[in-house]
Amino acid sequence: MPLSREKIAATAIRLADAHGLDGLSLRKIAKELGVGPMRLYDYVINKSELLDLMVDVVYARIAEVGQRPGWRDTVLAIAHATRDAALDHEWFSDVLGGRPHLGPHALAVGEATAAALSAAPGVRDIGDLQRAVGALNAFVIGSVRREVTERRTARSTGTDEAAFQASLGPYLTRMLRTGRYPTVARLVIDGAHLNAEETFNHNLTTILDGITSRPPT
Amino acid sequence: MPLSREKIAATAIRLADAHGLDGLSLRKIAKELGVGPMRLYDYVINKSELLDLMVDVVYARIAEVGQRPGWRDTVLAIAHATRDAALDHEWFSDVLGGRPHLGPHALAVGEATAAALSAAPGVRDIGDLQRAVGALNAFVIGSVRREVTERRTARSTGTDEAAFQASLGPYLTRMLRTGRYPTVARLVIDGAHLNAEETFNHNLTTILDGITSRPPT
DNA sequence: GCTCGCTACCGTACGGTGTATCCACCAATA
DNA sequence: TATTGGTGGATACACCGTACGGTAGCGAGC
Repeated sequence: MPLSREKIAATAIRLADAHGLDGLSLRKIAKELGVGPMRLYDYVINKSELLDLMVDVVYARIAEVGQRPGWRDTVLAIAHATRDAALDHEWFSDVLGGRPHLGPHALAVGEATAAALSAAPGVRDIGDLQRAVGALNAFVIGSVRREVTERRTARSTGTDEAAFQASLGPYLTRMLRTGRYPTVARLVIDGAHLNAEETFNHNLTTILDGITSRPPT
Repeated sequence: MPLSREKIAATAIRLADAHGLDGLSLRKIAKELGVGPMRLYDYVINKSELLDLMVDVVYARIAEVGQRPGWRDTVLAIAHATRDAALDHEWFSDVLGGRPHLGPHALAVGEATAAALSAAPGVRDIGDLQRAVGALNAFVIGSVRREVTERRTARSTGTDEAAFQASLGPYLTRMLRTGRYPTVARLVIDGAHLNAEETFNHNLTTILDGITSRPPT
């Protein structure tokens, strides 16, 4: 079974899922494939291109959600698929928005969202569309990044109260007890029991409403 | 003049501004300071902590905008200050949302935005506040990241049409000419002459409107 | 049938990274 | 003066991405 770009990308994704993007190296990928490190360069220009490959594989999964009847359902489906993909492949959130996504499947996803948004009320010309796409993408990128980061710190510190107090506690509780950050303290103490997906969906709805309900200029 | 955390962070920021986060290494920082690499470890636990230090220095600048009369002006000022900071220190956008920002100045910025938003109409309980902060931060993070990325690719390919066609052109124009991405093609060809700050401000307004105009549940 | 060139593969090597460890010096104290 | 403690530096290790040179197999031309 010969090597191929697809095979390399697949095992790279597996390794990145397991050990993060920092723990990913061409040498480990090659070893996993039972091959010398330099062998990979016959299929890939450099590590950056390999990353682009991995990213586009994930976009392929996102693109699978396809078209829905209404523009709003389409946008919601794509946004949720992006979130799901990032939760499955946390490294994906590390590169979200950090490099141009120009792979064929990434373009397909972009096309689907742009086409859907162009059918939304309140989007009248290209300028409107450009802004709407920008706002939506920005929100999705930021949300997903934030959620993945929270999940990582929760995992590294331990979810339960005790471990949290033990690791971040000494510093954070001391900080919050200074009284200089009362609102943040309230958020940290009283909050945190919100369902992440619901929050995502709620804010997504808010933004879509904001886009569609803009008054005619 | 002895070494100090502040001094180290300052030259690290200078180097990162000039050569990006990838081009930043402890050895280069040390050399810039006329010191052996290991000296830095007397002031900093590891590179990660140094990064946190750098990030909080930037947050200090953002926090300087301080309080404004109205909640909306405050939020707008902080968002724009964040954007300005990220445009001055592009590496800042690379870590935005990618790690918990717990430095004192970062907490101050978080406190200021949360306090402002808690005074916004439509924000009634902690859940509302949590969602509002999340939506706003997500948008700012995503927007800034996107803008910095665009600026980088524009710089690396060259802004003018010719250089663009020469570098990304061969691939991208071929892709767009397949006809599979008509909406994206329209965006790429007809768009792109929007003012970035105006777009940021416009979308920011849209989101704040969306937050404040939510119907009572 | 023999040789030649080409391709697919591989190992080694270089310059760089973050960081642990040990070592030399030098100032202050007993 | 002898000792000690701390400060700054050099060296070393494991790992990284990747440039380069070499080798084995194989099909094509004489």
